[in-house]
Amino acid sequence: MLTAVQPWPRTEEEALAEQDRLRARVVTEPGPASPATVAGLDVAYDDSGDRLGAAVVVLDATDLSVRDTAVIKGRPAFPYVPGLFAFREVPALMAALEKLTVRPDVLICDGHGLAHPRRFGLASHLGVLTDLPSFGVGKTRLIGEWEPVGEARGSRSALVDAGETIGAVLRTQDGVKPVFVSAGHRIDLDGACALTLRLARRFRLPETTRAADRICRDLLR
DNA sequence: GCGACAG
DNA sequence: ATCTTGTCGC
Repeated sequence: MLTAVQPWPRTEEEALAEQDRLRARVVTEPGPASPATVAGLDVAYDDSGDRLGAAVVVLDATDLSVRDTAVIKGRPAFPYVPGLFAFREVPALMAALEKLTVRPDVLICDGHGLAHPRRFGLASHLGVLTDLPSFGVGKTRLIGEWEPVGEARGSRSALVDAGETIGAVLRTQDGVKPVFVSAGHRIDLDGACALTLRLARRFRLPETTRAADRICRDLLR
């Protein structure tokens, strides 16, 4: 159903070259006006860090009911290196995506997209490999600076690096620590922020992320 | 040389 | 990511 993953980089040098190659395939466009389905993706690790569980959950964008779920167990495909994080989790996430029977209209990833040293974080990577609209919602920053964000839900501040807006620091709940939203592939920042707010009615993180987090965490126990 | 550093 | 309950600060 979705693109397969080829030979995987084994060194940082190879991973950097792969990012350079794939970055050229990122498409900049507004994104789906009103997606019918939204997917959340997440990975959890066991105590040793040798095993992981990946989950993808597809929700109905209107009522948030679960339309499909796919999980897989595996091993990290790369050490954790800031800026090369995608190489660790993408193979497992792609394998889970391939098990889906419902094609999601947009992928919402745990991590960053454009808000990355080379403008190609996990969300961009998964978007390009699947050619689905994708964006990232991170809990902490990787790069970039921003001005203080208003305390009210919906307030946002531009995340800037080297004079370029690479994402948004978005408040999803009054007085609660904001999240970091950035475009991945085939969706723009405004669309990503709007969708994030719609999916985070009650909690800091979008329901997609919360659902995926719960499922892959249970998978390891 | 010293911090910073998605998950 | 994960180890971890109560406790510190406003």
